[in-house]
Amino acid sequence: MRRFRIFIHMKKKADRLGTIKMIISSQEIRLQEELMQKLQDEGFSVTQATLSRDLKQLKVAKAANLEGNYVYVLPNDVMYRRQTRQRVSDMLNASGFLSVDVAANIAVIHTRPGYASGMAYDIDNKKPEGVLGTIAGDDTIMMVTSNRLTKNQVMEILETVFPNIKENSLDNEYGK
Amino acid sequence: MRRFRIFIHMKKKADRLGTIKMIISSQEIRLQEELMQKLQDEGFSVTQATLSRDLKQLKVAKAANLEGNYVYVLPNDVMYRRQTRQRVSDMLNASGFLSVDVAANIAVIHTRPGYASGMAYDIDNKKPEGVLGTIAGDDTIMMVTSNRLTKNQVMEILETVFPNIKENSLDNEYGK
DNA sequence: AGCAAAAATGCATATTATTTCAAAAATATA
DNA sequence: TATATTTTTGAAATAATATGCATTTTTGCT
Repeated sequence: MRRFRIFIHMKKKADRLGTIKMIISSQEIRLQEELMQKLQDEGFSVTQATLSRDLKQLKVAKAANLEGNYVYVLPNDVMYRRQTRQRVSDMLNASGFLSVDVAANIAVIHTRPGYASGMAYDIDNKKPEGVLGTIAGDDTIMMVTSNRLTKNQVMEILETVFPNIKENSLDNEYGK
Repeated sequence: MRRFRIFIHMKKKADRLGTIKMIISSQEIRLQEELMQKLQDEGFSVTQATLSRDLKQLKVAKAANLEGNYVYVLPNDVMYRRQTRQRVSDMLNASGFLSVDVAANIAVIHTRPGYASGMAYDIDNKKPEGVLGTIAGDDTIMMVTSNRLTKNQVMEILETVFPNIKENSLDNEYGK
């Protein structure tokens, strides 16, 4: 299942999640009840239980601000020490790469569920030549390149980020 | 003359805090009760209430790890990037825009974390001439246009949606 | 559309975290 | 050293967050 979302106007869960992101990135939210109120103002009516689940899904963290109060922060604000400390060889195993497909200057990379954002993060960090940017869902990464590339050229790029990606790949042909 | 003190059972608070740091940076601690156990093993005997205070003093955050479980992380792992407090309605105008790059008929717009979906929503709502659609991740928007455009042309379009985007942009060159 | 399967949600409640309050310990001061 | 002041702490109460379960809503098919 693709988890990307095109933002046409709908008051559904994805909109609520997006609004939550906006709210907690612009305001200091300390309690789920507080967030519930803010969402109410934006037209979303849900209970605290749902927000607990939403925040978990968004992997929102709770961190101390400068005043020492705990507020919710988006996961991009958080770097995981254990992750960065991992050895390269561990990272390779952590690679959830499944396949890649290319159309024009967009590569669609399928990963095991949950791996996409982490891998996209790695790609963005490495900033390989010719990669303009990535968007990650849960199990899919879309990577835009400055030129049209072949699948093999894309694999070359991925290889610079994930050195043994081909070996680790479950499917030798890495694509369909 | 000072009284003798007994160090066998009681270590100082600073030692305990240091030990807490070591523990949570080397292990995935999910509960204060769990931390209490680990500290017990290290010779520190305190209640969970005290740990709540210790963690607050250390500004330890609780963030989701790769498996989606919440664990305690040291504050060094957290970057604070909270901006001035704004209302959500204001945010629509205030831009999290960082940069834009163009390849063929796709513009890749980088935003501050969490801003992408909101901004993409604004773009879709405005429906600027020549914009076929957008897809947003957390900090990146991909915008498909009907024709190949230059970076400046894309900025013109964005300007219609976010009137002061250039002023708000951190980098005058908005791109690489 | 109509049905089956999956996902999302609310309610009630369990679990986890914070705070209050009184006491004990540490520190400062004369 | 004796006393005052501040800090730390545990126990219990309170607050905040997470979860089990039943129900509703959405999704995927035909």
